Formats: sequence, C-alpha cells, structure tokens
Amino acid sequence: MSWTDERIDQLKTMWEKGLTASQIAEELGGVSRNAVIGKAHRLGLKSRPSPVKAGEAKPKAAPKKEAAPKPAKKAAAEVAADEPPFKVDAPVAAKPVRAAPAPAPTPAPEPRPVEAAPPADEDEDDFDDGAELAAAPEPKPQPRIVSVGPGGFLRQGPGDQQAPIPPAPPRRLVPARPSPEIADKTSLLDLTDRICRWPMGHPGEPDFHFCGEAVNPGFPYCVEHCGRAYQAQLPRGTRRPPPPMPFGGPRVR
DNA sequence: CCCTGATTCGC
DNA sequence: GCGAATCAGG
Repeated sequence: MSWTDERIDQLKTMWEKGLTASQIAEELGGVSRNAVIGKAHRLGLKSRPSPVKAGEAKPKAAPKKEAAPKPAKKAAAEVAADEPPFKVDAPVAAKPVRAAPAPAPTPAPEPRPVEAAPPADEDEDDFDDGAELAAAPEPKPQPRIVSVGPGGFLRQGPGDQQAPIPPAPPRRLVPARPSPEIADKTSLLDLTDRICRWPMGHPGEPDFHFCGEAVNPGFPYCVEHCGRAYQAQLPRGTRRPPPPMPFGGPRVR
C-alpha cells in the first residue's frame, strides 16, 4: 500500500482525533502500526498525549540503542545531534475528556426585558446553573441545546452543567459526509431490510458504501450479490459450472 | 505479557 | 520516503 493523498488525509484526521496508531492502521488497512506512526511523524503530526507517558518526565524517549543483540549492522557514524528540533508545546492538557475547563462563573446575564436574547457568543458557552436567580421571572425548565460546533449540538438539562467536551473546535471542518463521492451512495445509515447491503469498497475508505439495490426477496442482498454470497451445494463429483449463478437461493435438496 | 508512541536506520 | 525492529514505559 502506498500513501495516497486520500490515505494521508485519513491518517491526519484520525491521528488528530486521538485514535491510536493501531486503530488507524487497522482502519486504513495494508499498513502496520509502525507505518502509521512513522508516517505521522514524517508528516509532522507528532506528539500526541500517549497513554504511556503520563506526566512526561523524560524528554528523551529512545536514547541510543547500541547493543550486542545487533547482528552486524550499523556503521553508525553518529550524528552530531545539534539540538532537539522541537520543543514547541510545553503544556499538555490534551486529555480528550475530563478537564472541566471551569469557565468563569458567568453571572447569570440579565434577563432581557423582551425577546430572548440570542446567545450570539460563539466562542463561549455560558451555562447557568438554574439554581440561583430567585427573582428571575423566567425559569428555564427546558433542556438547553448547546452548540458544540457546526452541526453539533448537545441537549443540556438544567441540572446538567457538564460542559460539552469539545469546546467548538475552531479548526477547519470537513463535511459530514466523508467525501462528496458517496453523497448519493448508500451509507450504513441508509440500510433497510429491502435494500442490498453488499459492501462496496472497504470500511474506512472514503468511498465505502453499500450496494443499495433492491434485495432479492428473502435475502439481504440483491439478486446479483446473492449470486456472490451464496454458492450452490453441488452433488459430489459434479464439476462446478463456472459462474452462472442467477439468484441466491441454493435450493439444493 | 498486553498495549502505547518514539526512534533508529537499512532499504 | 517507507516501515520493521527496537526501545521505553503504563
């Protein structure tokens, strides 16, 4: 497998999303975990909070491995190693979950005399614990809908003051569909009992989708794919009649 | 042992 | 540029 632009993009996305290298490798297929890590580093994606290093107490990860177990390789002309190329980010704080950011206790904004003020603030989610404000003439029993980014919303109950985990990533966002090329194709969510669920492509690939044809009644696939899914049980000694396999039901008996 | 990411270095 | 081998560590 080669690193096509497409696969590189998937790698970037998953890596930044926090998936482990193993997961990414499995998803992409055809590459090993090491390949993923190596590529990620070559792309400059390095340094995610690895579950393995908690407090990060050692800047050096793999010092020098020069040992006997090496057969007879390596003429190691040691490099001068001028300096650590990067120490850009000091603060970690990248725990995906947890971490109540503890935004300043927003003093409940004055209830607008008239219409409900549209919370036009994008970059700050103010949630008020409805406990206070006895004098407030307007209670807020309804769960709030809190935006967590374009297209993402969370329902928040009054007592539920758990801040949405991702505070609206300001980053560049991609369309919900992995790619436009499957926008009109059958996705997992489109599957019903009446449409063929034969997979086209491979899971994880941007154009992965399902056949989507009408099923051969009684089967999960269309007529054509029933022919692929079911092989006739031929009597012993019978030569396999090559491909013609009209429709599914091997009604051999 | 399992797993993780980081690094090295032959190809 | 790629990734297996290896390392360090939870």
